[in-house]
Amino acid sequence: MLPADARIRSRQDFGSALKRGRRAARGGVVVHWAPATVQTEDQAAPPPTPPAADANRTARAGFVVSKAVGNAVARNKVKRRLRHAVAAELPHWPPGTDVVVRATPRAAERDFAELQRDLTEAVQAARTRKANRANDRRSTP
RNA sequence: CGAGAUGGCCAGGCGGUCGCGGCGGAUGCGGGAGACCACAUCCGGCGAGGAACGUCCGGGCUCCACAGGGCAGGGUGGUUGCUAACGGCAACCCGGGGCGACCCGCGGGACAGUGCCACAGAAAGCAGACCGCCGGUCUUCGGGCCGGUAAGGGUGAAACGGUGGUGUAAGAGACCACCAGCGCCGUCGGUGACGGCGGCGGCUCGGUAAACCCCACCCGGAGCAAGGUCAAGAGGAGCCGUGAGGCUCUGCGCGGAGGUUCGAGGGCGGCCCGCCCGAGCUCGCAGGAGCGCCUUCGCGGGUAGACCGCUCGAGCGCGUCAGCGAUGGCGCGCCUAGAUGGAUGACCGCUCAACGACAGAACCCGGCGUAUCGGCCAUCUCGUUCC
RNA sequence: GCGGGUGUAGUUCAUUGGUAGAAUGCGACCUUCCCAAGGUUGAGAGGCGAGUUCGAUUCUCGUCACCCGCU
Repeated sequence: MLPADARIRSRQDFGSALKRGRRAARGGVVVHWAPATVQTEDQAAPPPTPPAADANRTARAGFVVSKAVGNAVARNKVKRRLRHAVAAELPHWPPGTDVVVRATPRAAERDFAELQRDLTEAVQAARTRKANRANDRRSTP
């Protein structure tokens, strides 16, 4: 499972990750991939997050499972399976990354193997999209 | 064997690996004078339900309010018990259903008053009479008029007791017998609801209170985001703005009592009576008043860290005694989640006829209601067959 | 955690306990060379389950769904 340090816990972190993150959907999940706020190229605007050392923190994940997924038992089950799947992926993510995983109503019907495949594919898609966007931004100006 | 009735129990089991949340222990490093704290690793043990659900009732706990009485509002509704309490439960009574075991019932009052009863029907509540029936009278022989009557017809959910007889012009509780129902009296049984028996009376006055209402009994408000401690900040009760009002508590400073009459005004958290407070004023003089820094309420906005509350309790299991029972007494044993983006997931082996329904704690209990795959146990009823 | 409200034609809403209506939409017909507009006409509903009552959309209880507010 996920240790406490690797979880997104505050409302602000959820909001910023959902806002900044690149989005990709597969099967029963939607992934928001928010890379570490390191001021690299184009000044990145005054970031809402404090200047605290963001990069040397471990990657974190948060989960959003709405009432549309099902009753409390179904929601808990989906959330626990997603946590387990993320725990396997987390070590491969760069430090400082925030990832929010949303579950769609279809997630309740998928077994663990399907859910795990959905997650890895969605994460892959979100990361590559991030790279493309970065390339576009670099070329256009 | 088949069909049922009632009560109770289980909620797949055993084991392994990697993780997660508390708790306990050990070791290491760091901080500290120390108690100890933080982090890491390892070990041990614990980790959702019978409904954790809905939030329909009742309590505990916490804060606020509170002399007392009445009104309003809400709730309950056979009796006797059980219980911390209840709208719950038990036994019993009454009414209804079932061959039966058994089940169902918001089950006080309709002579305290008011309202309503569509359509149909003559008539829907207090009497009255459409078609009839009978008598008298008139007649153009179709019937009209006057009187008596309510047995019969038809309408309706409901029509002023039912059946048979006596009686009469026709009829009628007018009278008689039996039956149903109402009221009163006596007596017996029962704590009681009520029931049994006997007698008398008028012969008989619909339904609806889950219509208003009457009667009896019960009910202060909010909820663990209650409430408290610590840190920061402007004196504090968390912060800011704005409007209206006010002087409660603590600390400090200024400062210096208390009592009585009248009393603008205010409070008693829906209202009233009533009670209480009360600037000022008067008398008066040694009792910490009063005032200020502030504070209360409404509206709007922003902020919210840590800890306590937080799980040992009307607790659970077994035995025994009292009781028809709900339940209670006593004895012995047991400790059983406490999170705060919120802990149970993944993989594998064996096993069961069945891969296994409904469903996830958030302060805690007692009920009720609802959802639910399948299985087990006990007692009882009816039917069939055999002995 | 606490509290409030609403379920009626496909849609938006009415309706003292006594045959459930309106607007709009839909179908057919008339009108027009055709369409629109207009006219005539038709179909179509009480969330679900019990109870009270002679009779329930209405009253009571339970249940389900949806919406809203406070903290």
